[in-house]
Amino acid sequence: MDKETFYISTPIYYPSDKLHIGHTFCTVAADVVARYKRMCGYDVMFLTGTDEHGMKIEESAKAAGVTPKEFVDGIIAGENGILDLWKLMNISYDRFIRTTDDYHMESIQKIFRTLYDKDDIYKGVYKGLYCTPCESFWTESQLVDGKCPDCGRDVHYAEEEAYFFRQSKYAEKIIELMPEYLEPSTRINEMMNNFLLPGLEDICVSRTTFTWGIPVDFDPGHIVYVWVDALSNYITALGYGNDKYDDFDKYWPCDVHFVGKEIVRLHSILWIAMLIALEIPLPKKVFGHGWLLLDGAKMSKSKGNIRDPLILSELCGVDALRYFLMREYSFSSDGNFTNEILLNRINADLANDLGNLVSRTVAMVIRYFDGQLPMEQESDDIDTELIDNAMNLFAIYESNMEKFAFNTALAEVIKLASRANKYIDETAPWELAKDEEKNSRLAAVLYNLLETIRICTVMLMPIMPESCEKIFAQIGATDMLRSFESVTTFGMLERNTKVEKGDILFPRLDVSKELDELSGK
RNA sequence: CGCGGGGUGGAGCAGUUCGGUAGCUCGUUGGGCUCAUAACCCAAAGGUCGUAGGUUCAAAUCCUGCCCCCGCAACCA
Repeated sequence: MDKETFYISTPIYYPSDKLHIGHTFCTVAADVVARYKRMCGYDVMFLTGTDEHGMKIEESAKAAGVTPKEFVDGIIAGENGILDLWKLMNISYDRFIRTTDDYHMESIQKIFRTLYDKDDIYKGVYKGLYCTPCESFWTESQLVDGKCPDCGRDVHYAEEEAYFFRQSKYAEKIIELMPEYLEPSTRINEMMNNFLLPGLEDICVSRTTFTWGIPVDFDPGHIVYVWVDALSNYITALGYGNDKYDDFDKYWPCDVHFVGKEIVRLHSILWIAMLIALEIPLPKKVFGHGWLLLDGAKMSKSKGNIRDPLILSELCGVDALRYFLMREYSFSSDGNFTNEILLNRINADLANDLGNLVSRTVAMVIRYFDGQLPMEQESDDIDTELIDNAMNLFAIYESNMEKFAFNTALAEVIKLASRANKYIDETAPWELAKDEEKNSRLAAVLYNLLETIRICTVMLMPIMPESCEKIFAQIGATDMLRSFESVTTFGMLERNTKVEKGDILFPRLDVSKELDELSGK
């Protein structure tokens, strides 16, 4: 029998510049879910990619003196580009789509034509305030002192022929269905009150002021609106409307689209309306996550207040950075990013709690038993609480992971590591070691610690794949003992397991020193 | 009166649905231990829960007014 499928997507990112820690946040979260679901036994499709068309790219390319395609190629496949970044961050995507890929462009033209043939797209007139030098339409609220926000010159009323998508036709259906697919619920209120309930308007889905995009094949000069182009990636990447892939039936409908809160509107209204019009089932979930804020403000390239994941990973390591992003922030709401919070979190959870626990436990097994525990082990009532906590952890972890409450799931895992540290004080192995007759008791204590470490580590695998391998190697856990099935029973690790001393997993970071060094970057 | 979110010890948050002695993590201070990455364990200090009223035996929690912060209506995760 075929495995159940799970399809997850990130937004496709706009390659006008290098990506920052905010993009990394969303992509790592999707990767964590993908890895988690694979461990749960699902056949996972994890899609990410890039949204490469539009005026901004065209302008950036011009400024750089290259063609738009050359420009995006550099940002995506060039050195330290997007592909390199995801490789560095250990992103296990199954497919990477670029909206400049031939098969995607072919599909978009078909989709556009299908909607036109069904009269869901119609030709109309776009009216607005136009800035001639900038070739841009602006709304009244966008103007700065009544002038073009880009160049500061006068704007004038203008109209031009354009295609519109009959979004309004599907408003009722969307109002009815939105509570089923949109999370978190606060976003539903926002969408309802701002767009749906006041009356959804049709949306202009073609442009004529630039050429870097997908042409409307039956009307030269018109370019498909980038969001129609971009949103469709979620189905074209599975082969909808093209022959490049053929697993649309297998993976669609999507289990969850992870999107930033600023593009919830496009995903929860326009995209849904498009799918209804195309008679395609809707995604099961659209999850609008929060932002990483810098000094309380949104990171943006123009403000220059971005953080480079490359520099941060050099500082603390990729796994620690992944852990930090998932542990520190509630996925659904905004969170403040500072270097200090990063360093303190890694020190507290990974160096002091988890890393040190592994280090001291392995050291004791080596010191007291030459690295291999004896079979004779004597349990004690005092072990019960630790063992119960360890066996109950997975249920708590699982329920939080299913809700994308990564921070809570991880807090619980570290809590168990912390409980294990306390257990060491309660049992005082160094005292037991002084008395030969207490050897079997000592062995049981150390075994309980190793087994607790193993259980924690299995649950950390989606978040820190490489570090977890190192921990397994140190405590002598075989592949069989790295599954979720193996963590609900205590005592799976071989009683006479052999440990191996390893390098320090998460070196403690000197906060003030690192802050000084980072301040220059 | 555009819409949404938020204002809780030094920092970051939970608690507000269905009122009942204010909780967690980090930081700080004191103590303990020595297996360990100056780590670990224990304890303490520190908050009139934005503000002004109201309801109630009782309000962070319910009601009303006000103040402040952030975001959204643009191709920014």
